[in-house]
Amino acid sequence: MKIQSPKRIIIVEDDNIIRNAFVTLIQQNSDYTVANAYSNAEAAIKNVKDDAPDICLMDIELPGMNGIEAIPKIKALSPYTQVVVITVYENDDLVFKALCEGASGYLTKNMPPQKLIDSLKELENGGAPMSTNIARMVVSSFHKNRQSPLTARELEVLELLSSGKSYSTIADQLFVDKETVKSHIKNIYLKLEVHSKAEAIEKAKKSKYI
Amino acid sequence: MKIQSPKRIIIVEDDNIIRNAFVTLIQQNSDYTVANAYSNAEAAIKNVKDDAPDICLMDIELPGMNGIEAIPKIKALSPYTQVVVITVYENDDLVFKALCEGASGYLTKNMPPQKLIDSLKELENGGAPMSTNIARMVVSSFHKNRQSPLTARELEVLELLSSGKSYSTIADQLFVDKETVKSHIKNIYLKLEVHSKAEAIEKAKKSKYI
DNA sequence: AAACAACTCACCCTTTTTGGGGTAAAAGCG
DNA sequence: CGCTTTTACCCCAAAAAGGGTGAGTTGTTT
Repeated sequence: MKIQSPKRIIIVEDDNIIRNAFVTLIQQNSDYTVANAYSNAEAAIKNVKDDAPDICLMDIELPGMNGIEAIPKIKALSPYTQVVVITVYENDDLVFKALCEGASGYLTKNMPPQKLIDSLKELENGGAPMSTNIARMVVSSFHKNRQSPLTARELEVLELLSSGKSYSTIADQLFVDKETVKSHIKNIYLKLEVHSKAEAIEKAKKSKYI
Repeated sequence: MKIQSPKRIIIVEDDNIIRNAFVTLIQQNSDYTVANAYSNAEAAIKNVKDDAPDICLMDIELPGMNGIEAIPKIKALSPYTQVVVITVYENDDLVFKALCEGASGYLTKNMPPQKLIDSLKELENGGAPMSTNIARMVVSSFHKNRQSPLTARELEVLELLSSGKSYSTIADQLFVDKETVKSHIKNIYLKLEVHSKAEAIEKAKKSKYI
């Protein structure tokens, strides 16, 4: 029994062939309807209130405003719209930027057509469709580097330091003397070859020690 | 053409019925072989070097050591082993802890059997198998809260402050005077109703402003 | 035009924090 | 038994943090 009206989708993609292929593919499925399709982000943003899309398929490389910048603008005008990035890029930076800006999924264009339909279904079910490599990149971003030169205690101190806490606050939290924290931090600086809090945090984050 | 030997899998799951079901399911597929199956983490860790598993399916709730703690121990002894958590819990905290400890995937036990096999295949292809809701939780963790009371500039300052930088460093980076940075920070403290760097960072992170 | 928010800078003040130097006693572990 | 780790203390000077007050400059909105 189907009582819901089809989900409204907009497509932002500058390549005519690909855009039309997406439209055709989606229109074949009665659960979805293409509310509109655009070749640039500006036009999509201008009409997003009228289009009232449930889902927005967004390319990144576009003439004018790029797809990443477009995401927050779309979401500001239509908060319930779920934006899924569809691109050829599997670049770390772009992926994390897109997600930070509010993307609900990230697909690469080399996927089989059925994967797109599956992804729409996944969105509906509260999921976050991602291509294989993207999922791994996202999960890997949580992983810590376990070959750190720092001891467990030093990592603990550095973690607290990186959250903006002062030596005394850290000392209280670890139930040790402030001077002990100082000692740990001196050793951390020695091992990381840095001379300040900011440098230590930067290096530790870059190396994924914390 | 199949020239590779089957991938070796170990299972850590205290429920006999579920464990045996997993074993049976996996053994039906010639691409995979169950190297061993354990009802607790300690036994799995003791044998992991001999088992030399490509993949470890890990439950969380176990007698003795829990599955989360077991992940880094498994990975320390057998770094190339990919650990996938399989549990009934869809709790934020557990998911992120598991990923931070080195899990390559996170599945829930209510998945259809075929999904497990698909997930093994996904691992092989460099993916990170996740259940629908887990994927969404992971992606959502990147999203920023766009209803922040802070201005764009204030967010910029707070971001740099949270990376451990001093007022003067922030000033240099933003090409403004140190006094300007101080002003921004004063306003940030006012708006967030805090009185220190640590409090501001904590509150901003909790509310996902940064 | 007036009001407002945002960004900018300045100068005052005090207290806290930081980083660097050295030293060394316990505790834990192979 | 040595080794690392964790703990703690001393001194010192520079830097940073925070709080107060005021004020000029943009924009935008009313």
